[in-house]
Amino acid sequence: MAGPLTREGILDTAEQVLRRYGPAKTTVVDVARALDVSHGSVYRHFSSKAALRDAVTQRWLDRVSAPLEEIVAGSGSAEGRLRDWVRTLAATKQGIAREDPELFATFRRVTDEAGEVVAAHVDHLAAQVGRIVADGVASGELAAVDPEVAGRAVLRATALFHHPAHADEWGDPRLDDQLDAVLDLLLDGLRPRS
Amino acid sequence: MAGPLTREGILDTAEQVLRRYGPAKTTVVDVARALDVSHGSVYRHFSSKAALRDAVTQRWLDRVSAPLEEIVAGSGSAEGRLRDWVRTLAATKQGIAREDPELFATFRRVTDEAGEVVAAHVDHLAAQVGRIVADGVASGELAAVDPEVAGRAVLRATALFHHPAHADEWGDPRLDDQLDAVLDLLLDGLRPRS
DNA sequence: TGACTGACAGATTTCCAATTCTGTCAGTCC
DNA sequence: GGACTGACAGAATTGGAAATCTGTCAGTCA
Repeated sequence: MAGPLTREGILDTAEQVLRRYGPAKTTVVDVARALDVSHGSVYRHFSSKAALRDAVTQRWLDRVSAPLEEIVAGSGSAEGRLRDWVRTLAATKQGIAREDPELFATFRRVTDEAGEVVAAHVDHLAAQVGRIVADGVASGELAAVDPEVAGRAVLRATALFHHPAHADEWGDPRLDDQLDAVLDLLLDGLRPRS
Repeated sequence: MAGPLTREGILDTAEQVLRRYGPAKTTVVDVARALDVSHGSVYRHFSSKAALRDAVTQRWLDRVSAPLEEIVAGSGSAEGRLRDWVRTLAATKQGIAREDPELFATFRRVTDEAGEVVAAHVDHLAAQVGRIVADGVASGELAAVDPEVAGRAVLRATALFHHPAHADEWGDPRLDDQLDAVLDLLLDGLRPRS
Protein backbone atom coordinates (compact mmCIF):
# COMPACT_ATOMS: atom_id res chain seq x y z
CA MET A 1 0.00 0.00 0.00
CA ALA A 2 2.46 2.71 -1.12
CA GLY A 3 1.34 6.27 -1.82
CA PRO A 4 -0.76 8.57 0.35
CA LEU A 5 -3.25 7.20 2.84
CA THR A 6 -6.78 7.52 1.43
CA ARG A 7 -10.23 6.45 2.55
CA GLU A 8 -10.41 4.00 -0.33
CA GLY A 9 -6.97 2.59 0.40
CA ILE A 10 -7.91 2.01 4.02
CA LEU A 11 -11.17 0.34 2.98
CA ASP A 12 -9.35 -1.98 0.57
CA THR A 13 -6.95 -3.08 3.27
CA ALA A 14 -9.65 -3.27 5.95
CA GLU A 15 -11.61 -5.60 3.72
CA GLN A 16 -8.63 -7.91 3.22
CA VAL A 17 -7.87 -7.96 6.92
CA LEU A 18 -11.51 -8.68 7.77
CA ARG A 19 -11.60 -11.60 5.36
CA ARG A 20 -8.36 -12.99 6.74
CA TYR A 21 -8.93 -12.58 10.47
CA GLY A 22 -12.72 -12.64 10.64
CA PRO A 23 -15.03 -10.04 12.12
CA ALA A 24 -14.47 -10.74 15.80
CA LYS A 25 -10.68 -10.66 15.77
CA THR A 26 -10.01 -7.72 13.47
CA THR A 27 -8.79 -4.60 15.25
CA VAL A 28 -8.03 -1.13 14.04
CA VAL A 29 -4.43 -1.83 15.02
CA ASP A 30 -4.41 -4.81 12.64
CA VAL A 31 -5.63 -2.67 9.78
CA ALA A 32 -3.07 0.03 10.56
CA ARG A 33 -0.28 -2.55 10.76
CA ALA A 34 -1.25 -3.96 7.35
CA LEU A 35 -1.05 -0.42 5.98
CA ASP A 36 2.23 0.14 7.79
CA VAL A 37 0.99 3.27 9.55
CA SER A 38 0.08 4.03 13.15
CA HIS A 39 -3.50 3.37 14.13
CA GLY A 40 -3.89 7.07 14.89
CA SER A 41 -3.67 7.72 11.16
CA VAL A 42 -6.66 5.53 10.47
CA TYR A 43 -8.66 7.64 12.92
CA ARG A 44 -7.79 10.67 10.80
CA HIS A 45 -10.02 9.19 8.06
CA PHE A 46 -12.65 7.31 10.07
CA SER A 47 -14.03 8.73 13.27
CA SER A 48 -14.38 5.34 14.97
CA LYS A 49 -14.00 1.62 14.47
CA ALA A 50 -17.77 1.45 13.93
CA ALA A 51 -17.56 4.04 11.14
CA LEU A 52 -14.85 2.00 9.42
CA ARG A 53 -16.87 -1.20 9.78
CA ASP A 54 -19.97 0.54 8.41
CA ALA A 55 -18.06 1.87 5.40
CA VAL A 56 -16.78 -1.62 4.55
CA THR A 57 -20.29 -3.00 4.97
CA GLN A 58 -21.67 -0.29 2.75
CA ARG A 59 -19.35 -1.38 -0.05
CA TRP A 60 -20.30 -5.03 0.34
CA LEU A 61 -23.99 -4.24 0.28
CA ASP A 62 -23.58 -2.01 -2.75
CA ARG A 63 -21.89 -4.87 -4.55
CA VAL A 64 -24.95 -7.02 -3.82
CA SER A 65 -27.47 -4.48 -5.07
CA ALA A 66 -25.57 -3.26 -8.16
CA PRO A 67 -26.22 -6.37 -10.33
CA LEU A 68 -29.85 -6.25 -9.24
CA GLU A 69 -30.11 -2.74 -10.60
CA GLU A 70 -29.48 -4.12 -14.08
CA ILE A 71 -32.41 -6.48 -13.72
CA VAL A 72 -34.64 -3.64 -12.60
CA ALA A 73 -33.61 -1.62 -15.66
CA GLY A 74 -34.06 -4.64 -17.95
CA SER A 75 -36.63 -4.89 -20.71
CA GLY A 76 -38.46 -8.18 -20.08
CA SER A 77 -41.88 -8.62 -18.52
CA ALA A 78 -42.38 -7.35 -14.98
CA GLU A 79 -43.15 -10.88 -13.81
CA GLY A 80 -39.98 -12.25 -15.40
CA ARG A 81 -37.84 -9.50 -13.93
CA LEU A 82 -39.40 -9.97 -10.49
CA ARG A 83 -38.60 -13.66 -10.50
CA ASP A 84 -35.13 -13.01 -11.82
CA TRP A 85 -34.52 -10.29 -9.25
CA VAL A 86 -35.53 -12.37 -6.23
CA ARG A 87 -33.71 -15.46 -7.48
CA THR A 88 -30.54 -13.45 -8.08
CA LEU A 89 -30.70 -11.86 -4.65
CA ALA A 90 -31.20 -15.27 -3.01
CA ALA A 91 -28.46 -16.88 -5.10
CA THR A 92 -26.02 -14.08 -4.30
CA LYS A 93 -26.55 -14.24 -0.55
CA GLN A 94 -26.58 -18.04 -0.49
CA GLY A 95 -23.49 -18.10 -2.69
CA ILE A 96 -21.54 -15.91 -0.30
CA ALA A 97 -22.67 -18.07 2.63
CA ARG A 98 -21.48 -21.21 0.85
CA GLU A 99 -18.24 -20.08 -0.72
CA ASP A 100 -16.95 -17.39 1.58
CA PRO A 101 -18.17 -18.25 5.07
CA GLU A 102 -15.69 -15.93 6.72
CA LEU A 103 -17.02 -13.00 4.75
CA PHE A 104 -20.57 -14.09 5.39
CA ALA A 105 -20.01 -14.29 9.13
CA THR A 106 -18.88 -10.67 9.05
CA PHE A 107 -21.87 -9.89 6.91
CA ARG A 108 -24.15 -11.48 9.44
CA ARG A 109 -22.59 -9.99 12.51
CA VAL A 110 -22.69 -6.63 10.83
CA THR A 111 -26.38 -7.07 10.08
CA ASP A 112 -26.87 -7.05 13.83
CA GLU A 113 -24.51 -4.22 14.61
CA ALA A 114 -24.66 -1.76 11.72
CA GLY A 115 -28.43 -1.41 11.88
CA GLU A 116 -28.59 1.90 10.12
CA VAL A 117 -26.52 0.86 7.11
CA VAL A 118 -28.50 -2.33 6.72
CA ALA A 119 -31.84 -0.55 7.05
CA ALA A 120 -30.82 1.76 4.20
CA HIS A 121 -29.83 -1.29 2.15
CA VAL A 122 -33.20 -2.93 2.74
CA ASP A 123 -34.99 0.29 1.81
CA HIS A 124 -32.96 0.37 -1.36
CA LEU A 125 -33.84 -3.22 -2.23
CA ALA A 126 -37.53 -2.65 -1.51
CA ALA A 127 -37.45 0.39 -3.78
CA GLN A 128 -35.92 -1.71 -6.58
CA VAL A 129 -38.73 -4.25 -6.36
CA GLY A 130 -41.18 -1.36 -6.15
CA ARG A 131 -39.89 -0.01 -9.47
CA ILE A 132 -40.42 -3.33 -11.23
CA VAL A 133 -43.92 -3.55 -9.78
CA ALA A 134 -44.63 0.03 -10.85
CA ASP A 135 -43.59 -0.84 -14.40
CA GLY A 136 -45.92 -3.81 -14.40
CA VAL A 137 -48.81 -1.80 -13.03
CA ALA A 138 -48.26 0.95 -15.60
CA SER A 139 -48.33 -1.52 -18.49
CA GLY A 140 -51.38 -3.32 -17.11
CA GLU A 141 -49.38 -6.52 -16.68
CA LEU A 142 -49.89 -6.44 -12.92
CA ALA A 143 -52.90 -5.58 -10.77
CA ALA A 144 -53.22 -1.99 -9.56
CA VAL A 145 -51.43 -2.38 -6.23
CA ASP A 146 -49.34 0.20 -4.39
CA PRO A 147 -45.83 -0.53 -5.77
CA GLU A 148 -44.07 0.52 -2.61
CA VAL A 149 -46.22 -1.69 -0.36
CA ALA A 150 -46.08 -4.61 -2.75
CA GLY A 151 -42.33 -4.24 -3.21
CA ARG A 152 -41.68 -4.46 0.49
CA ALA A 153 -44.17 -7.32 0.85
CA VAL A 154 -42.33 -9.36 -1.81
CA LEU A 155 -39.06 -8.72 -0.04
CA ARG A 156 -40.50 -9.72 3.32
CA ALA A 157 -42.26 -12.78 1.98
CA THR A 158 -39.00 -14.08 0.56
CA ALA A 159 -36.86 -13.20 3.60
CA LEU A 160 -36.28 -16.85 4.39
CA PHE A 161 -34.33 -17.25 1.15
CA HIS A 162 -32.01 -14.24 1.36
CA HIS A 163 -32.02 -12.89 4.93
CA PRO A 164 -28.75 -13.81 6.70
CA ALA A 165 -30.68 -14.78 9.82
CA HIS A 166 -31.89 -17.86 7.95
CA ALA A 167 -28.50 -18.97 6.67
CA ASP A 168 -28.54 -22.18 8.69
CA GLU A 169 -31.74 -23.25 6.91
CA TRP A 170 -30.09 -23.03 3.49
CA GLY A 171 -28.75 -26.58 3.45
CA ASP A 172 -31.97 -28.06 2.07
CA PRO A 173 -31.46 -28.97 -1.61
CA ARG A 174 -35.14 -28.29 -2.38
CA LEU A 175 -34.67 -24.65 -1.41
CA ASP A 176 -34.90 -23.41 -5.00
CA ASP A 177 -38.19 -25.22 -5.54
CA GLN A 178 -39.55 -23.77 -2.34
CA LEU A 179 -38.61 -20.28 -3.43
CA ASP A 180 -40.36 -20.92 -6.72
CA ALA A 181 -43.47 -22.06 -4.86
CA VAL A 182 -43.51 -18.83 -2.86
CA LEU A 183 -42.91 -16.79 -6.01
CA ASP A 184 -45.76 -18.61 -7.79
CA LEU A 185 -48.12 -17.58 -5.03
CA LEU A 186 -46.92 -14.01 -4.89
CA LEU A 187 -46.95 -13.46 -8.63
CA ASP A 188 -50.39 -15.00 -8.95
CA GLY A 189 -51.48 -12.51 -6.33
CA LEU A 190 -50.02 -9.65 -8.34
CA ARG A 191 -51.56 -10.64 -11.66
CA PRO A 192 -54.77 -8.73 -12.46
CA ARG A 193 -58.10 -10.57 -12.28
CA SER A 194 -59.02 -11.11 -15.92
CA MET B 1 -42.26 -31.29 44.66
CA ALA B 2 -43.20 -34.08 47.08
CA GLY B 3 -44.12 -37.56 45.86
CA PRO B 4 -42.21 -39.80 43.46
CA LEU B 5 -39.88 -38.36 40.86
CA THR B 6 -41.58 -38.44 37.46
CA ARG B 7 -40.75 -37.20 33.99
CA GLU B 8 -43.56 -34.68 34.19
CA GLY B 9 -42.50 -33.45 37.61
CA ILE B 10 -38.95 -32.92 36.42
CA LEU B 11 -40.22 -31.07 33.36
CA ASP B 12 -42.41 -28.77 35.50
CA THR B 13 -39.47 -27.88 37.70
CA ALA B 14 -37.03 -27.61 34.80
CA GLU B 15 -39.36 -25.12 33.17
CA GLN B 16 -39.52 -22.97 36.29
CA VAL B 17 -35.77 -23.06 36.73
CA LEU B 18 -35.21 -22.16 33.08
CA ARG B 19 -37.54 -19.18 33.34
CA ARG B 20 -35.84 -17.99 36.50
CA TYR B 21 -32.19 -18.49 35.60
CA GLY B 22 -32.32 -18.21 31.83
CA PRO B 23 -31.11 -20.75 29.28
CA ALA B 24 -27.37 -20.16 29.56
CA LYS B 25 -27.09 -20.47 33.32
CA THR B 26 -29.41 -23.36 34.01
CA THR B 27 -27.65 -26.60 34.92
CA VAL B 28 -28.92 -30.06 35.59
CA VAL B 29 -27.61 -29.59 39.11
CA ASP B 30 -29.87 -26.55 39.51
CA VAL B 31 -32.90 -28.54 38.44
CA ALA B 32 -31.99 -31.41 40.77
CA ARG B 33 -31.47 -28.99 43.67
CA ALA B 34 -34.90 -27.43 43.07
CA LEU B 35 -36.37 -30.94 43.21
CA ASP B 36 -34.28 -31.76 46.28
CA VAL B 37 -32.74 -34.86 44.71
CA SER B 38 -29.26 -35.65 43.47
CA HIS B 39 -28.57 -34.83 39.85
CA GLY B 40 -27.96 -38.51 39.21
CA SER B 41 -31.67 -39.08 39.72
CA VAL B 42 -32.54 -36.70 36.93
CA TYR B 43 -30.33 -38.75 34.61
CA ARG B 44 -32.46 -41.74 35.47
CA HIS B 45 -35.35 -40.10 33.59
CA PHE B 46 -33.51 -38.12 30.89
CA SER B 47 -30.47 -39.52 29.17
CA SER B 48 -28.73 -36.16 28.84
CA LYS B 49 -29.08 -32.47 29.48
CA ALA B 50 -29.94 -32.08 25.79
CA ALA B 51 -32.77 -34.61 26.11
CA LEU B 52 -34.19 -32.67 29.05
CA ARG B 53 -33.92 -29.39 27.17
CA ASP B 54 -35.60 -30.92 24.13
CA ALA B 55 -38.47 -32.26 26.22
CA VAL B 56 -39.11 -28.84 27.75
CA THR B 57 -38.96 -27.29 24.29
CA GLN B 58 -41.36 -29.87 23.00
CA ARG B 59 -43.93 -28.82 25.61
CA TRP B 60 -43.50 -25.14 24.81
CA LEU B 61 -43.92 -25.73 21.10
CA ASP B 62 -46.98 -27.89 21.67
CA ARG B 63 -48.53 -25.07 23.65
CA VAL B 64 -48.00 -22.80 20.65
CA SER B 65 -49.54 -25.18 18.14
CA ALA B 66 -52.50 -26.39 20.24
CA PRO B 67 -54.63 -23.21 19.91
CA LEU B 68 -53.85 -23.18 16.21
CA GLU B 69 -55.35 -26.63 15.91
CA GLU B 70 -58.73 -25.17 16.89
CA ILE B 71 -58.51 -22.68 14.05
CA VAL B 72 -57.70 -25.48 11.61
CA ALA B 73 -60.72 -27.41 12.80
CA GLY B 74 -62.93 -24.31 12.66
CA SER B 75 -65.88 -23.84 10.36
CA GLY B 76 -65.29 -20.49 8.62
CA SER B 77 -64.01 -19.97 5.09
CA ALA B 78 -60.58 -21.34 4.24
CA GLU B 79 -59.35 -17.83 3.53
CA GLY B 80 -60.62 -16.52 6.86
CA ARG B 81 -59.10 -19.41 8.76
CA LEU B 82 -55.77 -19.00 6.95
CA ARG B 83 -55.58 -15.33 7.88
CA ASP B 84 -56.64 -16.11 11.43
CA TRP B 85 -54.12 -18.92 11.72
CA VAL B 86 -51.13 -16.91 10.54
CA ARG B 87 -52.10 -13.86 12.58
CA THR B 88 -52.53 -15.98 15.69
CA LEU B 89 -49.18 -17.67 15.18
CA ALA B 90 -47.46 -14.30 14.69
CA ALA B 91 -49.27 -12.74 17.66
CA THR B 92 -48.37 -15.68 19.91
CA LYS B 93 -44.68 -15.59 19.07
CA GLN B 94 -44.47 -11.81 19.20
CA GLY B 95 -46.42 -11.81 22.47
CA ILE B 96 -43.96 -14.17 24.11
CA ALA B 97 -41.07 -12.05 22.85
CA ARG B 98 -42.64 -8.91 24.32
CA GLU B 99 -43.97 -10.14 27.62
CA ASP B 100 -41.68 -12.97 28.61
CA PRO B 101 -38.25 -12.14 27.15
CA GLU B 102 -36.48 -14.64 29.37
CA LEU B 103 -38.64 -17.45 28.06
CA PHE B 104 -38.25 -16.19 24.53
CA ALA B 105 -34.47 -16.10 24.80
CA THR B 106 -34.55 -19.77 25.77
CA PHE B 107 -36.97 -20.38 22.95
CA ARG B 108 -34.60 -18.73 20.52
CA ARG B 109 -31.45 -20.39 21.73
CA VAL B 110 -33.25 -23.69 21.63
CA THR B 111 -34.31 -23.03 18.05
CA ASP B 112 -30.62 -23.12 17.22
CA GLU B 113 -29.72 -26.11 19.35
CA ALA B 114 -32.69 -28.46 19.31
CA GLY B 115 -32.83 -28.65 15.54
CA GLU B 116 -34.72 -31.91 15.38
CA VAL B 117 -37.51 -30.90 17.75
CA VAL B 118 -37.98 -27.61 15.96
CA ALA B 119 -37.99 -29.24 12.54
CA ALA B 120 -40.81 -31.52 13.71
CA HIS B 121 -42.69 -28.48 15.01
CA VAL B 122 -42.33 -26.68 11.68
CA ASP B 123 -43.50 -29.79 9.84
CA HIS B 124 -46.50 -29.89 12.13
CA LEU B 125 -47.33 -26.24 11.49
CA ALA B 126 -46.92 -26.66 7.74
CA ALA B 127 -49.29 -29.63 7.88
CA GLN B 128 -51.88 -27.53 9.72
CA VAL B 129 -51.81 -24.86 7.02
CA GLY B 130 -51.91 -27.63 4.45
CA ARG B 131 -55.15 -28.95 5.95
CA ILE B 132 -56.83 -25.54 5.72
CA VAL B 133 -55.67 -25.21 2.12
CA ALA B 134 -56.90 -28.71 1.34
CA ASP B 135 -60.35 -27.78 2.73
CA GLY B 136 -60.42 -24.70 0.52
CA VAL B 137 -59.36 -26.64 -2.55
CA ALA B 138 -61.98 -29.32 -1.90
CA SER B 139 -64.78 -26.74 -1.63
CA GLY B 140 -63.57 -24.87 -4.69
CA GLU B 141 -62.88 -21.78 -2.63
CA LEU B 142 -59.18 -21.96 -3.44
CA ALA B 143 -57.33 -22.74 -6.67
CA ALA B 144 -56.27 -26.33 -7.25
CA VAL B 145 -52.79 -26.14 -5.73
CA ASP B 146 -50.87 -28.86 -3.91
CA PRO B 147 -51.94 -28.28 -0.28
CA GLU B 148 -48.67 -29.50 1.16
CA VAL B 149 -46.54 -27.29 -1.07
CA ALA B 150 -48.81 -24.28 -0.60
CA GLY B 151 -48.96 -24.80 3.17
CA ARG B 152 -45.23 -24.74 3.50
CA ALA B 153 -44.98 -21.79 1.13
CA VAL B 154 -47.38 -19.75 3.26
CA LEU B 155 -45.39 -20.59 6.35
CA ARG B 156 -42.11 -19.63 4.69
CA ALA B 157 -43.48 -16.47 3.14
CA THR B 158 -44.60 -15.25 6.58
CA ALA B 159 -41.43 -16.31 8.42
CA LEU B 160 -40.46 -12.72 9.07
CA PHE B 161 -43.52 -12.31 11.30
CA HIS B 162 -43.22 -15.40 13.46
CA HIS B 163 -39.71 -16.86 13.11
CA PRO B 164 -37.66 -16.14 16.26
CA ALA B 165 -34.65 -15.18 14.11
CA HIS B 166 -36.52 -12.01 13.18
CA ALA B 167 -37.48 -10.98 16.71
CA ASP B 168 -35.35 -7.86 16.61
CA GLU B 169 -37.36 -6.59 13.64
CA TRP B 170 -40.64 -6.78 15.55
CA GLY B 171 -40.43 -3.30 17.03
CA ASP B 172 -42.01 -1.64 13.99
CA PRO B 173 -45.62 -0.65 14.84
CA ARG B 174 -46.68 -1.14 11.21
CA LEU B 175 -45.82 -4.82 11.44
CA ASP B 176 -49.46 -5.93 11.47
CA ASP B 177 -50.19 -3.97 8.32
CA GLN B 178 -47.16 -5.46 6.64
CA LEU B 179 -48.29 -8.96 7.53
CA ASP B 180 -51.70 -8.13 6.10
CA ALA B 181 -50.05 -6.91 2.89
CA VAL B 182 -48.18 -10.21 2.57
CA LEU B 183 -51.35 -12.17 3.34
CA ASP B 184 -53.29 -10.17 0.74
CA LEU B 185 -50.77 -11.17 -1.90
CA LEU B 186 -50.66 -14.80 -0.85
CA LEU B 187 -54.43 -15.24 -0.59
CA ASP B 188 -54.97 -13.53 -3.92
CA GLY B 189 -52.55 -16.04 -5.33
CA LEU B 190 -54.54 -18.90 -3.82
CA ARG B 191 -57.95 -17.71 -5.04
CA PRO B 192 -59.07 -19.47 -8.23
CA ARG B 193 -59.04 -17.52 -11.49
CA SER B 194 -62.69 -16.76 -12.18
C1' DT C 1 0.76 23.76 7.62
C1' DG C 2 -1.02 19.52 7.87
C1' DA C 3 -0.29 14.43 7.59
C1' DC C 4 1.49 11.41 10.78
C1' DT C 5 3.46 9.43 15.22
C1' DG C 6 3.64 7.61 19.77
C1' DA C 7 2.33 7.79 24.42
C1' DC C 8 -1.59 7.69 27.31
C1' DA C 9 -6.32 6.65 30.12
C1' DG C 10 -10.00 3.95 30.31
C1' DA C 11 -12.53 0.10 28.21
C1' DT C 12 -12.29 -4.46 26.38
C1' DT C 13 -10.35 -8.88 25.58
C1' DT C 14 -7.33 -12.78 26.58
C1' DC C 15 -5.54 -16.21 29.24
C1' DC C 16 -5.11 -19.66 32.64
C1' DA C 17 -5.91 -21.63 37.15
C1' DA C 18 -9.67 -22.90 40.03
C1' DT C 19 -14.25 -24.04 40.21
C1' DT C 20 -18.38 -26.18 38.56
C1' DC C 21 -20.76 -29.18 35.55
C1' DT C 22 -21.98 -33.51 32.87
C1' DG C 23 -22.54 -38.16 32.64
C1' DT C 24 -21.36 -42.79 34.91
C1' DC C 25 -21.56 -46.29 38.22
C1' DA C 26 -20.68 -49.01 42.35
C1' DG C 27 -22.87 -49.01 46.49
C1' DT C 28 -26.84 -47.77 50.00
C1' DC C 29 -31.38 -47.98 51.61
C1' DC C 30 -36.06 -49.41 51.95
C1' DG D 1 -35.04 -55.25 43.31
C1' DG D 2 -35.15 -50.94 42.02
C1' DA D 3 -35.10 -45.86 43.14
C1' DC D 4 -31.69 -43.09 44.73
C1' DT D 5 -27.04 -41.29 46.36
C1' DG D 6 -22.41 -39.59 46.27
C1' DA D 7 -17.90 -39.82 44.54
C1' DC D 8 -15.39 -39.64 40.37
C1' DA D 9 -13.00 -38.37 35.51
C1' DG D 10 -12.99 -35.49 31.94
C1' DA D 11 -15.22 -31.42 29.84
C1' DA D 12 -16.89 -26.83 30.29
C1' DT D 13 -17.27 -22.48 32.67
C1' DT D 14 -15.80 -18.72 35.65
C1' DG D 15 -13.10 -14.98 37.70
C1' DG D 16 -9.66 -11.87 37.79
C1' DA D 17 -4.90 -10.44 36.68
C1' DA D 18 -2.34 -9.25 32.57
C1' DA D 19 -2.31 -7.87 27.94
C1' DT D 20 -4.38 -5.51 24.16
C1' DC D 21 -7.38 -2.25 22.07
C1' DT D 22 -9.96 2.23 21.25
C1' DG D 23 -9.98 6.89 20.85
C1' DT D 24 -7.39 11.36 21.92
C1' DC D 25 -3.91 14.69 21.47
C1' DA D 26 0.40 17.22 22.03
C1' DG D 27 4.36 16.98 19.51
C1' DT D 28 7.44 15.72 15.25
C1' DC D 29 8.77 16.13 10.65
C1' DA D 30 8.95 17.40 5.88
